[in-house]
Amino acid sequence: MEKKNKITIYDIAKEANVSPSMVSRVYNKKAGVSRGKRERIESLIEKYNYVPDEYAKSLKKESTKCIGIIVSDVCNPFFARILYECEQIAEKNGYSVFSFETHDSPEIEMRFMNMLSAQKMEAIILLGGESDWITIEHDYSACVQRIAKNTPIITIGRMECENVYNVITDEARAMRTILEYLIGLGHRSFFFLGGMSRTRSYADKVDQFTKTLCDYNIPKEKSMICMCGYEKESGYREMLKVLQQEEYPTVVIAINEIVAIGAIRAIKERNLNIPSDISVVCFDNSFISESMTPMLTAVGCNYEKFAQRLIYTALDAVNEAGRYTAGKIEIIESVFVIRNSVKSFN
Amino acid sequence: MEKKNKITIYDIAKEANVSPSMVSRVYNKKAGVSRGKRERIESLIEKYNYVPDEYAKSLKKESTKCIGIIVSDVCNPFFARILYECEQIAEKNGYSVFSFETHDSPEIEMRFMNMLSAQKMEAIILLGGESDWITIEHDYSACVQRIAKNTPIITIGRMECENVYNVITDEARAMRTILEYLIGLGHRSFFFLGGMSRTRSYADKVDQFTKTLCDYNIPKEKSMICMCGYEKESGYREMLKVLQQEEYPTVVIAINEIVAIGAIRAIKERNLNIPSDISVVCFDNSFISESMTPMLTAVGCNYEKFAQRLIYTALDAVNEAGRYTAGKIEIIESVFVIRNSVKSFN
DNA sequence: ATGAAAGCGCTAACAC
DNA sequence: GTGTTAGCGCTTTCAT
Repeated sequence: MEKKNKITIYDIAKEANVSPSMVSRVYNKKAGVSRGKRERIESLIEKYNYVPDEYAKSLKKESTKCIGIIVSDVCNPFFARILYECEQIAEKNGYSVFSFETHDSPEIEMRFMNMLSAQKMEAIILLGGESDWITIEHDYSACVQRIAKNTPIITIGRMECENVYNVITDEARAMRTILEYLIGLGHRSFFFLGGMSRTRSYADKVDQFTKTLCDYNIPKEKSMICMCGYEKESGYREMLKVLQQEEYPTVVIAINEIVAIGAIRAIKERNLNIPSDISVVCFDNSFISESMTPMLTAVGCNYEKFAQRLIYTALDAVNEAGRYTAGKIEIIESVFVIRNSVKSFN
Repeated sequence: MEKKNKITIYDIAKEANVSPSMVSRVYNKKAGVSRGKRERIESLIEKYNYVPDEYAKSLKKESTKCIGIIVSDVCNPFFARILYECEQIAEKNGYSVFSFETHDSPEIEMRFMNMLSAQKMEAIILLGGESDWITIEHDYSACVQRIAKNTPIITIGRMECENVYNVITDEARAMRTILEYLIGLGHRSFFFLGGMSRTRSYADKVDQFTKTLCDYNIPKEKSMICMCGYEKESGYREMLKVLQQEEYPTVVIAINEIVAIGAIRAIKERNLNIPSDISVVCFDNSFISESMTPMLTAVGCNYEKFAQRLIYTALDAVNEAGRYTAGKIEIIESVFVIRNSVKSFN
């Protein structure tokens, strides 16, 4: 490929012996061009593969019909699935989705936010990342605030800020649902595995974990919490440790499917059976939960609905024409799917 | 949010009583601005959240340092992982990755390709989609050809075209490796499950499947091929059908992990044991393979290496300065991981 | 039917 | 130090 000498509208015009506006008219299929010239210009466009520069065009245009989604990790089925659904819905509404991955780096996240704003994305959706932290650093919060002045931001965390919308899952409710189910089956000791103290989604779960135990008068001493992140390696390691103890909880509640995978591996390695020896439940409920042996009882969000709220909130923020309704903070209820990984003591 | 009246460099200049170039200098931290004005302008920039329009900027700039990746489905761990690795490597080389999902629609794929080209992406990487088909439709091929005139395209399929580079996995070799391993363990009947006849990756596998059987003088009659796509539902359904027969192969070779999940479900539902009753191996080898029970013996690509070749090929095509070496077609060898899902008859 | 010209927002070369 | 100007590629009046 030789030097980048992209063909412009002028090149075409010159060779066709017409003015640039003629070429523009032909390219954009506008009326009012004589047959002869139209054909001449068309063949030149063909010949040189002329494609108008989007940047030059956008300098004039107001709306880009594009939404940017910044996601921390696409390898996590939870995020992959949400992204997938968002794209479907955006597509249906005539919008294109640009997506970007940050690998959990707030710096990269901020860089992308700036870039997307400057690229005139009509809205930015933040999936994971620092916006879901409990205490958000000043730099980050300032960045969001600044960008939100021009571009609405939708997060699945909880940030209070002008033009920032929160669409969140009800983690507390989900945790309570799980626990009440387990308690109903006779469980009295629980192992909550995984998570990171800095995230909102973890904090909500832990709070509800202790609260529910308290509400049901279940002694806390027999239960355990191990905040070990979201990786299968740490899930495996920590589960192994617990299983080495003389006595351990009757059920492990994994913060996501990845951690559950690690825990299950540890359990099987110790030749323990699920659920007869120990039960397993987890959050997120993507295709992973029903692929494991045994299939995992899990709570997860309704992905279609979640994505729908995300996109509609974005579109609503863009054209406040009101075709969609959006509140500043919206809570999506979760779904609870009972499968075969929990033992009943009744 | 009121009407979009994005702040421009002129607005700032006017209010600060200076010329636009002054504002530009301040924003871009260039030297040669008096202390007083610099501060005045800075505070105005702050006040109005002025961010220069990327489009206007790019009208001048030559290189965007951006690569576009078009992927058919991020929910497939295979693609998710490649995307993930590509982003890491691009990042390290100072490039940003824009990614787009097509949900297997060639139309959307073409639309994105056009868009990315007009957006001055320096290269476009095609992950899955029509570029991996055996017979490519005219429209699509014309589109690729046209765009490749301006922007190098890297695909994981096989397309012969000026400025289109192929980085592919050696499916035939992978299939042969699997079969030779199985044959060595005494297997003589095989069930190749999943795939789509239109894709190159499927055709290569099937060809080698029959060829290897032939080379080892294994009667074809006892083996089976079922081309049922890439979904777990179809894997489940077809596996179930086969298990209802009086006699069936001793091992199933699933085209990917998703199909394997379906097949395994069917096997377990029939109360058959893996690997004592029937063995399972699969292609792709992401975290799924080692999460199943038993852990799956699998062939897959070396993701890091694959992504690296993809990105380096792209960068090489961009700046033929030669920092990276790229051939027109590059084959990445696969890795074979033996786990616990295959029975030995020896 | 066609062309000239202005302007989108920004940067950089050039004057002062 | 600071302002003026031209130009990036395109579209869109507005004349002709």
